[in-house]
Amino acid sequence: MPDAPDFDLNSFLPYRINAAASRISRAFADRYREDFGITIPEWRVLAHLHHAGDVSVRDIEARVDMEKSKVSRAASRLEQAGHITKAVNEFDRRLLVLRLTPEGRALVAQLIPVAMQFQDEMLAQLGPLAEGLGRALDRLADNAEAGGTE
Amino acid sequence: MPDAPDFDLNSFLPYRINAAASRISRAFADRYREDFGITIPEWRVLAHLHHAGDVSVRDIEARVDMEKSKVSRAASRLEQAGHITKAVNEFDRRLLVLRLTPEGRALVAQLIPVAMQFQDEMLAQLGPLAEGLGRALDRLADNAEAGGTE
DNA sequence: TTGACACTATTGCATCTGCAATGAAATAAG
DNA sequence: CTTATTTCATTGCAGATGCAATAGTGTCAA
Repeated sequence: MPDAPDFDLNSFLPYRINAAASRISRAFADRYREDFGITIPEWRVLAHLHHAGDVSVRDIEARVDMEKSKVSRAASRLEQAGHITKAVNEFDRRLLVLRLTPEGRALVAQLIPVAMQFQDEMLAQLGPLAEGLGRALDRLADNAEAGGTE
Repeated sequence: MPDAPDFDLNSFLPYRINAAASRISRAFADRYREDFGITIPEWRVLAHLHHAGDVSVRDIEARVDMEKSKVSRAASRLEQAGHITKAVNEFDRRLLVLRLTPEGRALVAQLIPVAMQFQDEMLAQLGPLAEGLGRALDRLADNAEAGGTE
């Protein structure tokens, strides 16, 4: 029986991307949890509402790489905490309208500088390598839209 | 009250890395689940055993970016399936010796070409951008060793 | 108008996850 | 030798996750 070739996980690209991503997520989640008591799914919903205005669960699912059940649960927690409101869309009553409350807007105003700071730290670590990373991520995302979820 | 600056998740580096990583993981996990019935944690344990020989749970935890409980549970499933054996280390009976069975070795011999194929597809999508991605991931990993988990 | 079909959001359920607590063994200190 | 302290692996538990099923709504055609 022929032996399998040698194989080192640490030079395997899918593994390396995942290891990097999960470390980064953990660090980012820690910061938001300790300082603001919110999770990453909640942060994504807040950030998208801030950026895109009132939207439905379906919109967020499509734009922010989250399962609709994850969006739904994050939205419920945010509503419970008073950061957003949920209302039925007048023109299509299947749809929900998620909207930031004044408290939610104030929270986002605090969250964004922290996020930018976090990103700046990453960029500092990366130095000139950041551009190459960005272009590679663009390419990977391009491909996702095309045949990925088909 | 001053308005928060605009902010687009889709140009936020931590988000972009995570979105890419989770899409890749999902695709990779699907392939292994459908064709071999194993999960990513199990694959990582198998790959590390193939690469490093007999090791303990603790070794895998340290080298393969997994919580020890995750390693422990993956190892139990692999033992149950007959892919590895668990034995007590003669020289330090707190330690376990995880070892591939012949069936496990045969499985790894099938898994590795699939992994390489998967990686090749990624590299083909990336083209010349792959090198920059690799160097950026190296840098991010470097930093992790230093102060990350401290 | 009615009925078949498609779409949206929520929820039930089984599974996975990380953390903390536990038990077992080795090491160090007295 | 005995008693703390540390290390290793497993397990209990609470919370998160993805998928499938459900309920409510809209659309389209007969």
